[in-house]
Amino acid sequence: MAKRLGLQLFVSRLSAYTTNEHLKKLFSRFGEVTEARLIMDPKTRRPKGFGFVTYESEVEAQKALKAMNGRIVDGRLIFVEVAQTRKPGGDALSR
DNA sequence: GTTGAGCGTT
Repeated sequence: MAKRLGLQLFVSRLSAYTTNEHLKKLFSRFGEVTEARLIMDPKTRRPKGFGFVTYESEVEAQKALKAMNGRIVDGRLIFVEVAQTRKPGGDALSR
């Protein structure tokens, strides 16, 4: 019954030089990151400054959330929350 | 080389 839910994390206020693999590295230390996605704007050639991290375990995801939320990454303070749109995943904590 | 609020492209 131990099904991997795969909770998605919403990371924002990232520095302009933080990459997807850097983000995955940072969050990989708290748990297994299935997917690390940084949103970029193809029009301005500039990252939107936020991204999403998918964990195999929702428990590790929440640990990483509290561990990385309000933390300094790449010299910038970032915010971490549970993802809301695109795909369901925050229901484990909501319900 | 920027920043700020913010929930994304197959």
